[in-house]
Amino acid sequence: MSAPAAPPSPSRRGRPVDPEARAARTRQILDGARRCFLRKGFHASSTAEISAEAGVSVANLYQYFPTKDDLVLALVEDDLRSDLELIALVARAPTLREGLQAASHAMYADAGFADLSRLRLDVLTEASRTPAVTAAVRAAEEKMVAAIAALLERAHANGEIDSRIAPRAAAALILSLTDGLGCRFAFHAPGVEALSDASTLFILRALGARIN
Amino acid sequence: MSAPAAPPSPSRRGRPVDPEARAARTRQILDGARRCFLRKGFHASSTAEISAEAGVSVANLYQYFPTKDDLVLALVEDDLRSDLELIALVARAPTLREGLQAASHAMYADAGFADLSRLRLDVLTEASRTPAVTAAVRAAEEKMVAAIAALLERAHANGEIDSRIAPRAAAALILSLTDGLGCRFAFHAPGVEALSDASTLFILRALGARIN
Amino acid sequence: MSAPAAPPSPSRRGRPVDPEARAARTRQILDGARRCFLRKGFHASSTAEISAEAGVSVANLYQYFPTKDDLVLALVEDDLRSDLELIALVARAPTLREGLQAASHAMYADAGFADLSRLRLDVLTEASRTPAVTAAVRAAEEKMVAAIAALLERAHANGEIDSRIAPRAAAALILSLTDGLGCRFAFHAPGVEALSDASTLFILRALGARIN
Amino acid sequence: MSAPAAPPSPSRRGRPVDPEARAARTRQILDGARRCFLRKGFHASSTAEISAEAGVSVANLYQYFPTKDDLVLALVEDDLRSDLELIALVARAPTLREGLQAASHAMYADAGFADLSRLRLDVLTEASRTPAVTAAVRAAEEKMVAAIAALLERAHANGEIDSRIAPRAAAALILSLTDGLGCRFAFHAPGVEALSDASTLFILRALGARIN
DNA sequence: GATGAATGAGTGTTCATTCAT
DNA sequence: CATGAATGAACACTCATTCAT
Repeated sequence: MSAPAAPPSPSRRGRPVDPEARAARTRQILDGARRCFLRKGFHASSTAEISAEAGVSVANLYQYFPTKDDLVLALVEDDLRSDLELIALVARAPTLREGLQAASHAMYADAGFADLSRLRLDVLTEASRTPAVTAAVRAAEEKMVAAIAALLERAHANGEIDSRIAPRAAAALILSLTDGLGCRFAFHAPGVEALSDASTLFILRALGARIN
Repeated sequence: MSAPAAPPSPSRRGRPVDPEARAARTRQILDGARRCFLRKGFHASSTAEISAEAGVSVANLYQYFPTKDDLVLALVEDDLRSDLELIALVARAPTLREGLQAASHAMYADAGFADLSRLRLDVLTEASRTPAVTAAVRAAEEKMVAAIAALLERAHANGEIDSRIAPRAAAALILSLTDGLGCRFAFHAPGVEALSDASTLFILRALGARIN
Repeated sequence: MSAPAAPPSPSRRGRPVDPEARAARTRQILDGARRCFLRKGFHASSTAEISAEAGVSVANLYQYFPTKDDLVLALVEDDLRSDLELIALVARAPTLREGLQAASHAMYADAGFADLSRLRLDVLTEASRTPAVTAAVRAAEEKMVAAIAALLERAHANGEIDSRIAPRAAAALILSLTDGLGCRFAFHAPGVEALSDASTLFILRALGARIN
Repeated sequence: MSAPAAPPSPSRRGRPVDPEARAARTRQILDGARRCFLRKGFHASSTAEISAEAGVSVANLYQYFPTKDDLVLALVEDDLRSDLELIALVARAPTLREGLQAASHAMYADAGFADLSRLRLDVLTEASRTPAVTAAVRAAEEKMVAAIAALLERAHANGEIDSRIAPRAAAALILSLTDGLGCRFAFHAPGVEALSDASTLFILRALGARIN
């Protein structure tokens, strides 16, 4: 049987997809969205403003993110990535204490930390009502908790801390403290800048680390 | 300074204002607003829904609160009042430890705590962009910090805690931790219920209390 | 017991409703909508155009008609009213034949009949997919059928027609013929004007009326 | 004149066009469009949905039909073809009466007749505003009228009917009745199923056929 | 004081269509 | 030819707020 000349695979017809261009556009849009959300917040940023800021047409934005909420979802994953990097920074330090201090400085010394906190507030608020965002934030939280808990277990094995609190609980509490501090940065609570060092100490003492 | 628009000076002619009736209406509207915000959040609650929930006409609402944001302002002051009562509860306990545990149970055992946290998130988000709300939240924060710091100083005088952290800083950190936990309640972080007890312990150890 | 002075009935507080003004506005909007739909059709008429044509703001339109479809619903009822008047005209004629001829002339001689038919087509198309409109059109149809069937029964009693077709079926068929003719007016079928007289004859013969 | 854009003249250089492949694609797209229009109507069917249903890219669709309206045009001609076949069926019957009854059963017994009528309504509505569609529908109407008129003339010659109505007028009225019945199927008029038989009788009596 | 009526300025999202590969 | 990418122009509907009674 002579096989009829098959077309060169039907999925190869037409214009091929360029994954790099797609990724670049995605990033471009996401950066625009982030700038808008930082500046005006989630609800105050219209899709028109976002796409203008990103240098894209509104309709094009919708081809990459079918919903305004999907922008938030993507930002959550973005931020998770950089947050995990911060934890990796802590892990690379010789002691937990030094690691925490380094991370603390990296975070709170950042001039844009108040902005980031505002964005985090927007995300959390959205997460508190929109199921899709809830799920994304929960998943991110889970990974953060796991990463920090691993750190604490290592420190415990090293005899660095004497935590009678379970590692995962401690991790969640550290994250809580960080978020709470972020809230205070977000509304410029009086004297909030002084808290960054105090918070590291607070955490270490709570973990039973030897301080002096 | 913030909430209900002051009625015209009573020395004027015309129908004399009835301050009690005015206060009652204010309460009525505020309660409706709170229910709406709890249920749907700040941005998703229209003034129409709020006034319907309160059993008032929209125009009437505007005679008591000239702006939607003014509702938030008033709620902030409401909540400050009940939060200060919670601190008074701690103060009445024989030891700081027992006080904190009582407060913790009072807060987290409340079935509606997740809702309250969502509302708090809404308020903080609004505070992060709207100057008037920023001011109100900052003022409330100031009072909360002062009240808790006083508690800590007393506990220190009693030898109950050995805090090397300044009382005001410690107070701010305790509040931060509470807000951060609220965030986790708001998006139903996995295992968040287990954190309520752990958080009290966390705080006490950070303060250098003897846990036994 | 001295009854406390009751307020003058709570429903009487505030600005009283003016039913006439409301009815006038409703008419004003409906007329604007009709003109728009006649000119451009239902889907091509935006709510902005409709309200502009009616001399009302868009938001105001939505206070009277909560949905664009509700405009259609109201138009259906409007048209039902005038259609029933046309049937009443037939009923007032001495014989069915004269009545039908009068009605036929009144309809088809109207210069705007093609426009009306276009509108009718829009309504029917909408009725074919939108449940609310379906229901309205069906209800109107039911009333039209009943009215015409009554006419036919009277004519039968008078010995004017010898219909072996049940009155309601005959009524529905007459309406069908009318709608079908309307379609042809709508797209200006070649020679459609000549059909108006022929259709009356067609109907009368189908009903078994003595013609010559 | 209407449907698929003519391929570039075959005498040109470059890849030679394959008329069969082109015709197949045209069919494929048209079938998808028909299914979409049947299911959701003309305005509610986006070109994206249509091309997805047809299994083609949107851009490809536009290479065969330069406008969404052109799809309607092509469908009109498709339907004309099958309608003429139905008339041929009538012509093959020994008597007009039997032919009409056969056709009537073929039409109304079809379970999808309501859907077809909805589609017809869409087409007529579009024809009432879009010149190109107007022309197509008028041309189709002309052919239908001619075909039916021929039938009636033959029946008249056979002494089967005694129509004092001109054949073309009678033909147009028969088509009108059919369209009007279709409208009623489209919105599921109460009791519409019973009308199919009654309509044949109605027509025959109007044409002066002896019913016995 | 309290209400019904009114509105300008948006809101997120969709669509028919074109262009580049 | 066939496809993916891009877009301008709309669209139905909403909202916080003001005005008149």
